Amino acid sequence: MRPTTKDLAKAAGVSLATVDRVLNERPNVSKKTVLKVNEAIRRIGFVRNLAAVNLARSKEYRFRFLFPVAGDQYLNELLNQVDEANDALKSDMTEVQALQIPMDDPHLVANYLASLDRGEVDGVAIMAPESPQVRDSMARLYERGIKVVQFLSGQEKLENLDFVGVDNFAAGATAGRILGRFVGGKTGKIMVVSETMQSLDAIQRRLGFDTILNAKFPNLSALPSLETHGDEARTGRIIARTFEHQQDIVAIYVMSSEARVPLTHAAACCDLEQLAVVVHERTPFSESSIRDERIDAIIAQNPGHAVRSAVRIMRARTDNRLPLASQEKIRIEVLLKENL
Amino acid sequence: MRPTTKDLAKAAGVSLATVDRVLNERPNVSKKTVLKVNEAIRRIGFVRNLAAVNLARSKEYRFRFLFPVAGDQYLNELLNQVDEANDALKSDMTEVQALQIPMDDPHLVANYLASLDRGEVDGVAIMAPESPQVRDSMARLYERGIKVVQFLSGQEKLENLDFVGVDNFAAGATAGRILGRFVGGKTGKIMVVSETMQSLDAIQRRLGFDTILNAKFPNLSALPSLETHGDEARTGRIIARTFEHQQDIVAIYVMSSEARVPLTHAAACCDLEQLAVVVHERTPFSESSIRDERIDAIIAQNPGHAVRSAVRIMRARTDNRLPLASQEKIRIEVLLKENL
DNA sequence: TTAATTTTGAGGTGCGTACATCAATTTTCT
DNA sequence: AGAAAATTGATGTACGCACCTCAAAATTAA
Repeated sequence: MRPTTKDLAKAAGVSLATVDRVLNERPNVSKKTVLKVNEAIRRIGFVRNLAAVNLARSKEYRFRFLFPVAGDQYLNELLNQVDEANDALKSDMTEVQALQIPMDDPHLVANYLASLDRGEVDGVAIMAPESPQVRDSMARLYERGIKVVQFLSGQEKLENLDFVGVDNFAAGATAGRILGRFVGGKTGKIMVVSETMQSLDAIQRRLGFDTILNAKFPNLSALPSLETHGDEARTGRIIARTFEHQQDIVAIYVMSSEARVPLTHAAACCDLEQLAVVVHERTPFSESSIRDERIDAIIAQNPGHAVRSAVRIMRARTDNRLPLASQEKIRIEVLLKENL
Repeated sequence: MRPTTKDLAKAAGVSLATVDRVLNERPNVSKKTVLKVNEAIRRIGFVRNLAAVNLARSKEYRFRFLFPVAGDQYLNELLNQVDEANDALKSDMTEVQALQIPMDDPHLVANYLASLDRGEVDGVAIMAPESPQVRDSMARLYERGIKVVQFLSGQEKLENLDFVGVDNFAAGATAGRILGRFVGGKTGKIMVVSETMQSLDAIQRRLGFDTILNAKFPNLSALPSLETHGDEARTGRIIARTFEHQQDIVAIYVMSSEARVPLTHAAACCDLEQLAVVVHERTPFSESSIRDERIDAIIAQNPGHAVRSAVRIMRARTDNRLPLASQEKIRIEVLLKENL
């Protein structure tokens, strides 16, 4: 049988109370005794029974995911995944809720974060665009003892705060390599579309993309990023204008996570199947497009993995444990028609 | 507060004993009462506390992974991942052990499986090549109440048995598309290397590979598969001979999971950087090769994910729960230099 | 109606740990 | 040495549920 705390007490030659003090790092234990107990832990291979710990503590974990209001299919999928995680973890004393906040006003976000109480929430995963106010209130949240995870979207990395998501420089570089190789030696221009270039994410992706293009594909040149600002009419205009002025576009790279609107407009100006097209994130649109071969590759970060990883990290931090780094790295996925 | 069984008893208007009978599907409860309790469960949103259940049952899970003896770096990584899983799950009353058996003798495997006792093992994940004896003993294992997972390697799928791993047809097809696009319109031949073509896995990969090559890349023709049989000298011979007889090789596809030996020999015959090279599985060798750009892409199934998934499935089955299909699908990863 | 059977209730114990209290002992300081 | 402080032990309750026993009540069969 597996050793229990009683066995440990016997093995260490101390009482149960002392074992408890050592295991939970309570005060008033001499160093000598701590060593004695730790030695016994190693010797008999004692491992705490997590089920018993959680039961005795009768602890409940309450986590929140914060998302922007504006968004299309990818955001939707994230919301679904949070719901699924909530269902799956109910029996594990863990409640997960998604919340949407208008992120265009950083004060709203900051206010909301400031209003969070340790008594009602244990951890928050935040997907918010770059802003000093938000960054500050995240730091203060952390100081108040609420665990904070930067989710999929980078504030400039705050130290102490965990980050869940891909390296966007690498993601852009991956897109660049795929696009470069898929074009197949032809010479021409690449149309680059993004919702905005204000965000750190977008900047890093572009940087990664340009870096590999310059290094490896001198036959290709990427046009300046077209910014849609999430405005459909504007998107149509700038894309049409670009196609008019540039004759030799051989590829399209959609940097932001919602490719539906831009590509729908691009399809009106050209034959997508003749171009190499790479987009980010798997959505119903990008999925059906890759099946039709209007898109050639999707660079994705799996939203389900991301949500579950954020939850595991918040749980670990709440328990004062270290998250398992190896398991929590979110991979940059390359999706083709064949490996959907 | 979260409702407990007591609250549930009160809400259903029955005793704790009856609630227990219903929750654990014990006999001697009238249908009417079962309905009453289930209705109350829905009404008050009762969810069993898993920690308490596990504690009360004081259940330990004991799982085994069965691997072949022969193998190189990828097998090694699998063994590591099993060890890691064991460490991570110790506090969860779950023990995971890896075992290696000479798989060239199906009787040995069958005998070992037959010797397993329900009292000492709850579940087994098996990575074994195709053979009727093994398939039979897996089926019998299952009938004796031990949960069985087909791990990464296909017996022809046994129904009732869970499978963890990728769709090898799709994996081959993915390799084909990558290779086809990366070659970039050139005309020529593709060298295909496999350890054996006897296994179902290999056959399916080849099938997927050929299918897409025929459909999409008429400029390329794949040579017959070279079988290494894990014999280094033989590998060197057949690869050298192929390079002598074929002048226009433009790409190499290594179908099996250990690319080190074949590619080392191929490098002696040609300049790998001039060819498009795709291999399977991430190993120290394939990783360093992709960094050097001697390899262009790796088609991989993440061994850590696979191991954890198999464990989750065995746990769920042992508890008589259904595994969460969505989470347990192993993705076909495409790794480039940029998204390692 | 009576007997046999099924269903339900009441109550207890144990799982491994957390946490609190109080007394007893040891150590440290003056 | 004596007092104060720090350390340790003994003991009990609680967490939410599983599982067991025995008796009481309800239902069914004869």
